[in-house]
Amino acid sequence: MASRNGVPKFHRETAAVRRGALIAATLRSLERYGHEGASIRRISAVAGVSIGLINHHFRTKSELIAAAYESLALGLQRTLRLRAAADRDTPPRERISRFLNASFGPDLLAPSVFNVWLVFWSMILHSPQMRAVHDRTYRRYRAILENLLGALDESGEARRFRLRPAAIALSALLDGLWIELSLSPGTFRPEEAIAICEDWVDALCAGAFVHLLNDKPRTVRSQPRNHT
Amino acid sequence: MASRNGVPKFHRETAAVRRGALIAATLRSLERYGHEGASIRRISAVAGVSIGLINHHFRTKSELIAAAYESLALGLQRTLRLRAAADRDTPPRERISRFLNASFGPDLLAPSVFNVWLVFWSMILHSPQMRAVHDRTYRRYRAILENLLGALDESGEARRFRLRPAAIALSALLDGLWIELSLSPGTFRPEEAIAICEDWVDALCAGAFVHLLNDKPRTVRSQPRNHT
DNA sequence: AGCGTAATTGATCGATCGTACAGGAGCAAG
DNA sequence: CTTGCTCCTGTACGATCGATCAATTACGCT
Repeated sequence: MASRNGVPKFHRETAAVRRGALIAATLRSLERYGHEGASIRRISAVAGVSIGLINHHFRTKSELIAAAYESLALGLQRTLRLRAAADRDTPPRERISRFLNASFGPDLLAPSVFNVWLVFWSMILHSPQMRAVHDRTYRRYRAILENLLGALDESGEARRFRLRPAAIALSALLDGLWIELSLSPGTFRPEEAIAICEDWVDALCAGAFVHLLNDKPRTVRSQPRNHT
Repeated sequence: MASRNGVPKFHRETAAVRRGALIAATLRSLERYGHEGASIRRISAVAGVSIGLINHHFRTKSELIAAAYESLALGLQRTLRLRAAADRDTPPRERISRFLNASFGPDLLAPSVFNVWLVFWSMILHSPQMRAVHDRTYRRYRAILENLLGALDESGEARRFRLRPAAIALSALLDGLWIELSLSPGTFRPEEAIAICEDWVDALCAGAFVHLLNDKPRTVRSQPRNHT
């Protein structure tokens, strides 16, 4: 019918292309509407398709959400990795500086990005599917940090340190600053966040973090210390 | 009718008492059911009251949620402050250690607490009411940290440092570690998180953080440094 | 003891949710 | 041009949501 008018009612796409478009629409819907954007109706409206199409390409809603989570996480990691190593022969310490700058760039600090992230996080506790995505992507993220820090550790510019806890600490510092900047951008400026991280890396190089040093493994003190 | 049987159908409470009970029920509901716990029906079921009662004591749902947010935040802050200064004459450095230990105690690290927190956070972007509560409570939280760090700064045990960015950095480190521990408790142990924070404070005392030093105010570098 | 106040109940409203499903339609192959 | 695959549409259904409101009832006060 409609084809007789020369105006098709809709476009047919291959399954792969349509799946990608729906994932992108999911992220856009979450950006705009926050938690209420995680609805089949909102997503289909943003994507410009009918309600039923989503359940044709994704068996359930949570499957689509999980796919969107993984897509966003991997995309951000790719961005960070690319910016950290622009040239082939960037020295290790500067790669980290580039990574820090990219972490607090305007595209990462957009409040919408954070809102999407929050929606995903809030689903982890109750959805094993989301937990699986989180564990997988977060392991990757820490691996990237361990790579960056590992190159620094072997460059001779720094006192030798233990890689794993150092990556954990730096990722926590990055996440904490990123979250606070996203929640209330007026509290401090992105440049301050970068400076705080740079200071941390410099202190790591100087061997200022006793528990992270590699030369003498020591047990961790869990009780408050006694300063007399 | 029911009173004739000697079995009252319900208890009458003063407005203040009932409001407090409803706030507590809200937090319990959010702990159990996550984001879906933020529903009038769930909350009233947890509180053991009827659906309509909530709208009798709170004009709208978001008013109740905001009250619960403020209640939880202030309660946690009170707990932390009390544990940080157990004795009157606890030295500044040990107060901080106590604060760190309390921050990663089992009651703060319960996954349910984090889930409640996430629900609140996800509402900040779209609800000015929640944003107001967040700004207020987070300012208080940073003030507590500034008090603790300020006492350390004046004790003479540390190189003089700028209070505000130091509090921002420490709170970010605390938050980041707390979040990661809550999201996936198996990644590292609470004792490691405490050690990372202790290291940070020690490095602060040693003057290892250049941008935080007080003696010479310097501009913050926002471009990646050039290591040649 | 009875009365009045206000705390409490529960049915009800319109809206929105996720999923299922039957039929319409684009597009390539024959 | 016709056929057929499957991508796609849109209605339908049952459940749940926040908010309203008239009716009910506990409990202090006189």
